[in-house]
Amino acid sequence: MPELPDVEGFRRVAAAHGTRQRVAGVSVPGPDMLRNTSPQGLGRALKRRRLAEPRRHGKWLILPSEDGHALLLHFGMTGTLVPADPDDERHPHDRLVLGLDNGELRYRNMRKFGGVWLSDDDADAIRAVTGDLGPDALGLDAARLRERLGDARGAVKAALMNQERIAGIGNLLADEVCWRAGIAPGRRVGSLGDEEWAALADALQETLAAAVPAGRVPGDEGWLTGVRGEDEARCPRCGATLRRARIAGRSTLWCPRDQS
DNA sequence: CGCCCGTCCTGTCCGC
DNA sequence: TGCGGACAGGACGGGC
Repeated sequence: MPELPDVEGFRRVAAAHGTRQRVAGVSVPGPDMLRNTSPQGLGRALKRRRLAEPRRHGKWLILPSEDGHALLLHFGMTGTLVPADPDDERHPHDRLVLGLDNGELRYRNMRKFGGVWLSDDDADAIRAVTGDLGPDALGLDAARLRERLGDARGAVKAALMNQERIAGIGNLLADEVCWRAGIAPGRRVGSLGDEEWAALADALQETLAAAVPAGRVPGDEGWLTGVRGEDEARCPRCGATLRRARIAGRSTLWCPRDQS
């Protein structure tokens, strides 16, 4: 689930329920999700502190505290951040629960990919956890997109998903963007012409603009995502039978008629 | 450098 | 009904 739009949704949840709230308690039903600290260490760092404005970089959610710590959350494939009332029954996959003055924020993650890191809230310390990330994909203009991806040797899809090039694009979005741009996901980056670069940049921003308010990649009508689960999926635009293959190591769906 | 693979985990679905 | 295997929206490290 969690690609840029999803994590942006989690950021909004954290902003609405957490900003300026004091951390009253930290409960860690899934301590193995804490990658560089312990439940005790987390409690010491956060308890009685107020949370500051949350930020997002690519698929990372940054929850700073006002005293200069930051909780870094990565959601892997199955993570979410849910607001809850302390009386709400815990979900079996709740791994970290921040008890705030006005409710709880619960980090939930079925498969235990991703995790929770504690960091100082400064760029170097955060980068030490996240690794080098490219500029966030949201709002990236055409020139900058080409600058970031242009020297890649592999497939367009692989470049879009490489978090060091641009941050935030995962498997579903990569397919969606290629589909909207009319570019086959396996095309070599070096073979793209000027018009294709423009189409790719437009498709990227259009797709994000629609997905970000939804807080997810919508599986609606008119979206490639909407037919992804179907056996003999057809192109929502032209009706051709879609092709499936593994590209860049991931399951990939595209339209052989609309994309070349 | 890019690509493929296995690995980290858990749950679901499909075929036998 | 039970079971094995494949697969799932992420990312890393190793090997080629």
